[in-house]
Amino acid sequence: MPEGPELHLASLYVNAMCAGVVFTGPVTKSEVSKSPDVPFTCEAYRISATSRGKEVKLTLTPMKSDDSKNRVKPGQADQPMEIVFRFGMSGYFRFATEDELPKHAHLRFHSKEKPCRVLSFVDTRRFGSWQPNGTWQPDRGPCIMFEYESFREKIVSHLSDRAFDRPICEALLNQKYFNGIGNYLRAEILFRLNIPPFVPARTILEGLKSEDVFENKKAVNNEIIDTKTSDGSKQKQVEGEPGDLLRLCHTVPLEVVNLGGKGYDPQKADYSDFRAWLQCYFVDGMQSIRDHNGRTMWFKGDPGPMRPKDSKAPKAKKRAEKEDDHDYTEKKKAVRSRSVNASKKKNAIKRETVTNTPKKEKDAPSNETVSKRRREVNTPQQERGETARRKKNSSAEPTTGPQRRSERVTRQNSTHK
DNA sequence: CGTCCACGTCTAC
DNA sequence: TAGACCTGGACGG
Repeated sequence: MPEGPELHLASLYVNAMCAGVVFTGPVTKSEVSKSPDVPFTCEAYRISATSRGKEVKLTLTPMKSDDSKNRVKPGQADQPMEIVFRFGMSGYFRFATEDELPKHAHLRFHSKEKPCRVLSFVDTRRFGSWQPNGTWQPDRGPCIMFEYESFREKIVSHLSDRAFDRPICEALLNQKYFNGIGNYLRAEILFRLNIPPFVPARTILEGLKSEDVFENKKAVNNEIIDTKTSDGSKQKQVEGEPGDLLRLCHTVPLEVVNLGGKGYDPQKADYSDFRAWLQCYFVDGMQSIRDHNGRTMWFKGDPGPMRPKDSKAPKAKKRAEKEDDHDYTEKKKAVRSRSVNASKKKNAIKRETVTNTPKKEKDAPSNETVSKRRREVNTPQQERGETARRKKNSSAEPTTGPQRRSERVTRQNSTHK
């Protein structure tokens, strides 16, 4: 669940599920967790949450007992405690009955209800963490979604920072400035503006102002960033929402939040809306290469001048559902068929269909944008795919040629459970 | 069965 | 700038 929108949706989930719920006793931790114990015990307390960028803070608030004046029993909390969570790659909150406690529920808050329900922090890979009596991590910048003005201001006033010497796609993952942006968001944001991912960040950012000129403006003319794509193709991002890069770092994540619980609620087990929302990340036909930190950058068109030498496209076979699918009730999942193996029928292309958006007259994205664009995959062949893949250890590794992977969905609907 | 990949930090050479 | 830290799903053999 891990980018800004998911963290925020997690906080909304906690507030919605725990409204009016009374929790009691100690906060318990799984045996395997290496995160700190949470020294909080209380006869009756409530839980609320807030988010900031890629962190969520839970507040445990003791309730005053009627027989107030009665001293709080020793060892019982009488003051609120705040716990700050980071989700790593797989964290999320879940509120369920005791007997449905999810696997990998590492921190648990027990309700006082008869059939006890438990709010738990679930984290399969355990890259997430929490800090009792914690505060927002000091080195993280303002939230891209809810501290927009200060987020802009901080970047505009620190453009000389060497962090901006990096390619824009890598700078976007720097949480000191872009608290909340993650791997899928950077791809979606740069794609909307047609900004080559490996262009120096400062080049893209210099000239931007602290105030958002686009605020309140409907479709300001583009003259936005002169996204001159080196390949000559102009394409000024028609259709796109107006705004500069910093504004999209704010609006694009909010779109995900507005998709509703789908982006998060593990119970939904239905990420089809989210998948349909993606225009670039993991989308068939887009290119992808590893950045200097080994993270997969999805994009279309020109990679830009700072593209890692020798970096190759990562593997990736076919993928289907994006994330977990916690079952629960029947849940029929919507079948969002995306391009079914179109390639298959096309002769040619065998092994890895090369889908590197070759010139192939980039059809004007013009209308038809979103919805439609996702299925059209005209097997651009050309450049046979070389199977060369390297492991992470980069190192020399020729095989240049754009190669790509294709991927098409396989499973879906799938019934059962 | 084994390899590769995943929404992210951390810290050690 | 590499690993380290983890589990598990999708694929390939």
